[in-house]
Formats: sequence, C-alpha cells, structure tokens
Amino acid sequence: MIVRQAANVLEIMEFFAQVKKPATLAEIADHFGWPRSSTFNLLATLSEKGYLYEPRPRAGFYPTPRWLAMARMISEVEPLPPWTHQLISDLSAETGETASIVAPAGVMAVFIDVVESKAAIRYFATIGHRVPIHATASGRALLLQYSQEERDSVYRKIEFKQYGPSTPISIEAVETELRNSISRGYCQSFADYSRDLAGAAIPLPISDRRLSVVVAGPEFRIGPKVPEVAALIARTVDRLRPKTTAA
Amino acid sequence: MIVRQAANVLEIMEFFAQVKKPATLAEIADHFGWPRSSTFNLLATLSEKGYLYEPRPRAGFYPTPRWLAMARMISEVEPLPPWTHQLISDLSAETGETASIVAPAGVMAVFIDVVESKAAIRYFATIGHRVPIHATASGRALLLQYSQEERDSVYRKIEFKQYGPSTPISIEAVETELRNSISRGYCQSFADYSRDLAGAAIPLPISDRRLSVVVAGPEFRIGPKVPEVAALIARTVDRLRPKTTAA
DNA sequence: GGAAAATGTACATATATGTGAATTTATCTG
DNA sequence: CAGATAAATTCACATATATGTACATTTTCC
Repeated sequence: MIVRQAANVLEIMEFFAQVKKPATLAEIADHFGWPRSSTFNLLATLSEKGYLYEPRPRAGFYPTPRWLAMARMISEVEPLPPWTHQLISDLSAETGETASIVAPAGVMAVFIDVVESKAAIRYFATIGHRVPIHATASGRALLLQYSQEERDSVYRKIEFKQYGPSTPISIEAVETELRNSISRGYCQSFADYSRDLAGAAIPLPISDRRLSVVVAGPEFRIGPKVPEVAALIARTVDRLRPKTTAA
Repeated sequence: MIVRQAANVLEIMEFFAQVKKPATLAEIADHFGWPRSSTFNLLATLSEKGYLYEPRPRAGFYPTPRWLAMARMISEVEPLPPWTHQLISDLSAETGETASIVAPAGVMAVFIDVVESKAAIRYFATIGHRVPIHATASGRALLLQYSQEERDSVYRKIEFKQYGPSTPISIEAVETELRNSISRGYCQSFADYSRDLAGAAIPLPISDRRLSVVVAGPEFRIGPKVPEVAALIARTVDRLRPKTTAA
C-alpha cells in the first residue's frame, strides 16, 4: 500500500526542485489538482517542521535549507569514492551516452549516481531511478555479486513480467543470462525492460558494497557498439580504481 | 491539522541524519513506536519513489542520494551570499555563542543558517528551527523591515502567549518594543520566548529579502554583554557586506 | 540440523483523516 | 475607496487509510 501523504511530501519537494521558485498555496493545489484545504494542511505540516518558509510576504512558500542540511548529514556517511563519479563522467563523455552507478534495493536496482548523455535522444535517468534487478544489464551486474542462496531469495520475490521481447520471464532464464554474462565478460540488455533501450554493465564491488556501472542509450545507437562499450567500461575502471587493495 | 504521514517522512529522514547508518524495518518501527505494518507501508512508499534503498542485503534501508540531489536543486536558487555564512561564523567565533541568519515565515521566524557555539551550555538551534516572530530578537529585527500594514496583518494572526516574564502579550507591547529597538539601534530579548535565553539581533536586508542576524546564548553569560554583542554584529556586517550598492 | 525467535508481508476492519462547503481575509478594479 | 473577486482558513462528516491480526519467511542458537 502506498502512503499517499508520504508520497505527496516527495512530490512537493520535486515540484520545488523543478520550478525553483516560491509557490503559493493556490499554485501548488492547482498544479497537483489537490483540494485547497488538503494542500493547506500539508503545507502547514511542512512549515511547522521547519521545512518550508515564506521568503517574502505573500510570495508563497519555498523549502528551507533544512532539506539540504539533512541530506548532507545523511550523505556524508559512506559517500561513493570520488573516482566513481569520475568514472561515469568519463564514460559518458567518451560514449556520448548516459552512465550510472547502480545499487541493489530488493528486487530493484537503484541509480545512485548518474551522468546524463547530452544527446537529444538519450536515456533519461535520475538519481533514485529504479529498474527491475533481473531485467536490466545494471541489475544483473549486481546479481552476479550475490551468492546462489541470496539470488534464490531475490528470485522468490520477483514478479516475472514480459516487459519486452527479450525479458527473461523465469528464474532459469535469468540464471542462463547470468552464466552468459560471465563467459561474455559483461552484462548486456537489449530492450529487456525499456523499449528501444540497450546497455552494457559490469559489477563494481567497492569495499563490501555491491555496485555496478552501466552505460545505456537508444538501441539503434549503442546496440552495435555494446561489446566495445563494455570493454571501455572495464578499461576505465582499471584506470581510475585505486590499485591499493580493494578500495 | 497536522498531516501525520507527511511528518513521519521528515521524522524518518531526521532519524537517518542522526544515526547515519542503515536501519531495518524492525529497528525503525521500534524506534518510533510505530506498528510494523504501517512502517512497512511507509518504507515501501519511500523506496518506490526512489528515496530509500538497501545498500547491503538484509542490512536494512538507507536514504538514496536522491535526497541530496533534490535538496541541491532546491537550494541553488537564491543561495545566501557566501559572506553571510562568514558573518555568523565570525560572530560565533568572537562571541563564543550561537549565531544565525533568520527569515520570516508567517507569524514565525525560521533559522536558515546557523553556526553553533562550541560551549557545553549553549543555544542549541538548527537550520529550520522556528520561533515566534514577535517574541524574539531575531523576529523583531524582521518586523522592523515590514510596513505598518504588513505588521498589522501579521499581528492579527498571532496568538499572544506568555512564554516568559517579559514576553510582549499585546500588539501595543510589540510596537513599543520595536520603537525601543529603533532608538537603541538593535533588537534584544531576555527570555521573552525561551527560558534563560538572551540575544541581540539586527535587520539584514539582502536585495529584496528581509533577513536578520542574531547572536544568542544563555542569559547569565550573554546578558550583560548584549550591547557590545550588538555593536560587534553591526561592525562585522559593515566589514563583510559588499559595499557596491545594496547587494 | 532443527526448533524457536525475529522479521517481513498481506488483508479486513474500525477509525483517524482528507475534503467539500462555508467563512474570513486579502487583493484587484473601475 | 467601495464592491467584487480571489485566496486562505476553519470545521463537520463520510471515507480512504493506518493498524491488529494472522501468515510466511529468514535467522539465530543450541
């Protein structure tokens, strides 16, 4: 069950991240199609907690820097080492596609860092974006780092759906694809989950964290180049990853 | 009316900002005294929206960097000029007390930047902290920047409460205190709102924003020095504020 | 290796909560 | 400066929603 008012808080935050200016109660209510009274309650709650204020009289609400202060405190723990951002930055620059660092979240894989392609037609992903762990190159690069028991535990929770023609729709299909990935030396996906999207990924274990790097873009553009993109990813990781032990 | 589940989202965020490590459903539920089932729904909602993930299998949830990404987008708009942080940083260093930048939010004043005193006994304030605009030095330094009509509009919404012995409990009392502040050259408060707390504040208009700076601490320590602290604030603002026009 | 304890998940139901309509307050407009 | 229009608040009630209970799964400990 989705908790509506919890989701609404996030919606409001994203709304402000997008419009980047104060908004009045009426504007917010209209934007989301929420009743004024409900919007009033929600804004009052956020204000009371110190997350919204009114920068100028009658010019509406805007988030306080408390969001930032909290987010900083949360993110200063186990930050990704700086070279991982360099990694996807370089990969995106060299391939012209979107590159990301991905982490597990149950049956899903979450994008925890993203450098977007600058192309007009591109894979549009943001930090926090989630995709099925079994039906994507990035996700399978995570699964490769699991033990058989851990994978089985994940499989039990997966709802296998035919997202595209090549989506693996059974445990055996996923396991086969994982075996192929190992012999191939990298993970790939051709519209397994998102239409027209292809990508290459490799596992990226960092200390005891199980991450992966992925480069993805429109099938017609990246498709034929997937093997070389995969090789490029591997080379770039080799170049940037600190050599001293497993850092 | 307070929207409980909206507040809970903020509570969870603050919980993670504090403990700074992943937490399982059970831990979170126990910490807040929430039912497991409700906690489950809330965590599922936050995960689905891309704000929580599971860094390690079975090690619980932690916020994704999406919080930070959003907070950054929100805060890159009209950031405070860097010299204001320098200002409160210097003030806190020189006085040994907590210094803050404050902005209006209806009948309240919100702390939008804070440098805390390092003393064991100190004014504990965080970004987002709110105090009544009429019963605090920082708040009155904001009110001084309002027109009479704007102030009247605020007064109508204030619930006058006797927070302490010297709290102004009528419009006239507030207006009198404002007049005194003008002739005195700064705003002050001696436990008007918080017990044992005293402070000095002055208005800090920046472009068209109405802000104030305040230095506050325990009455026994800062009380006798309020006039000199106020003078120090004024001098420091003069020193740091860019001279070119009204920046 | 097997039983017990802890944790995570699903669902029906009573109740806390969101909302429509009414009221008050602010802002335009001629 | 009225009178009109729009926005912000309040409040009582019906309903969407949080939770108690039951079940499944995983982990711990002997």
